[in-house]
Amino acid sequence: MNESQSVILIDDETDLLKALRRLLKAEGFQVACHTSAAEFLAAARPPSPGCIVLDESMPGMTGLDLQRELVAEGSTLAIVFLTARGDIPMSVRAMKAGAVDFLTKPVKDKDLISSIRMGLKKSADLELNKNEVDLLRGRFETLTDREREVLKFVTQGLPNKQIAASLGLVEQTIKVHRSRVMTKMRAESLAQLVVVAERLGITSQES
Amino acid sequence: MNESQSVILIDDETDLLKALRRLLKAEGFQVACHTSAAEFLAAARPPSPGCIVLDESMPGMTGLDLQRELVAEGSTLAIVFLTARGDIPMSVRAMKAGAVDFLTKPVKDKDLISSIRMGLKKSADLELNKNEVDLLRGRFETLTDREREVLKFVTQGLPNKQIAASLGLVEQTIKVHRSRVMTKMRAESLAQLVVVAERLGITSQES
DNA sequence: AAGTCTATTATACCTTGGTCAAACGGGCTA
DNA sequence: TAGCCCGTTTGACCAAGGTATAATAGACTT
Repeated sequence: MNESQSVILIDDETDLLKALRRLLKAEGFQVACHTSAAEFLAAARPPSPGCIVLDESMPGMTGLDLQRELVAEGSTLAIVFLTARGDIPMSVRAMKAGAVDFLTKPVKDKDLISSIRMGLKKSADLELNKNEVDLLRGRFETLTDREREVLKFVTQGLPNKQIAASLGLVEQTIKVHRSRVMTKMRAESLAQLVVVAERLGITSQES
Repeated sequence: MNESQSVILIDDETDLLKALRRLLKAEGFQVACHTSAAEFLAAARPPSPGCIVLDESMPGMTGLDLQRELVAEGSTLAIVFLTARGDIPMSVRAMKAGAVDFLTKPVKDKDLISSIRMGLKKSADLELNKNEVDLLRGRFETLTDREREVLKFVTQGLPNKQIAASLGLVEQTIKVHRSRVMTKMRAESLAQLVVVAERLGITSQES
């Protein structure tokens, strides 16, 4: 299970990187190091359940910039900030953007490790959830327009007869669409279909 | 709609309280002032969609203490910290505990007001959600043990026949319970019942 | 002891959901 | 153009859900 113990260190101070790497490896983590945000982005994406330990003040892209970038692309990596020249507004911004923690140098080994474990837990949870949703979305995309329409009505609890009336069709037609929806979404019951629809945020909007 | 614009100022510096009160009243907020956390707790609970502007460093109970207290009792009040002697760990703790913002004195009027508006929005959302869940929980509590059991199975998508078998009963019995559940929970369809069960976190645990 | 609440079962009937088989039409390919 | 796939539609038939009424029985209250 070492795959789920992946830590990415990003800091422009190479001495610190070395020291932290040794510490974290000794703790049993998989460790990757980068000396800038750009270098990290250029590298192949790390195994996704993982935690980034990030310095805020770096030449080029700052830690907050990188965080914004990762959030924007829906990354499931957790971020622990570790910085020397931080201030309150900076930490608040980081936390608002979803950072797991915002630590200041020098940091106690215990604190850093504790935060990293928290981050790994969070990342694993996010990853798990994302995978599930992706799977469901994939199935949803195999539905035809009609089927999506019927899915929407069905998960709102409308009976077939009413759905048919709304769409100007006969009840039997709805039944067939409904059946296909169940098959394609791999739902074994209406109850399951409803929770799936909830997770996909299917309400009424969009085309 | 001024009820939903309620701000509670808690700070031991009375001069600041006065100044902020004037500012916020001019902005159209309902303002209440307290000079300590204890005084606030002793007072009647303010209208619940509201935002607390809280100083961290006060004699007696600190801001973080009060925040912990409010979180523990499930308050829907939002909290904006406003403090002079703050540091990063303090701000991080506050944000982790769900503060809307952590501002430092002196603060720009614009920033404070912006945070307060954010807090009011958040509080209103929490309040709305809490009211809904409370309503549903109230209905759930009118169910008998058997009915809750049946509710659990039904919202998992099991057909009556199987539920009956699981409980060593006849299908008709389940139908009766099921019908009562629908009535008591005021659900008009299985779909609605399922989402209600989701919001109540009904899965399988507890007695 | 009478009354209330809950749980259980039964009968009967109606409504709704689910599956099977099949027809129709548009668009694409050989 | 003929054949084919896909999406859509429909009818016939069977299974499951929902309602109404009623009866029995235990637990608890007054």
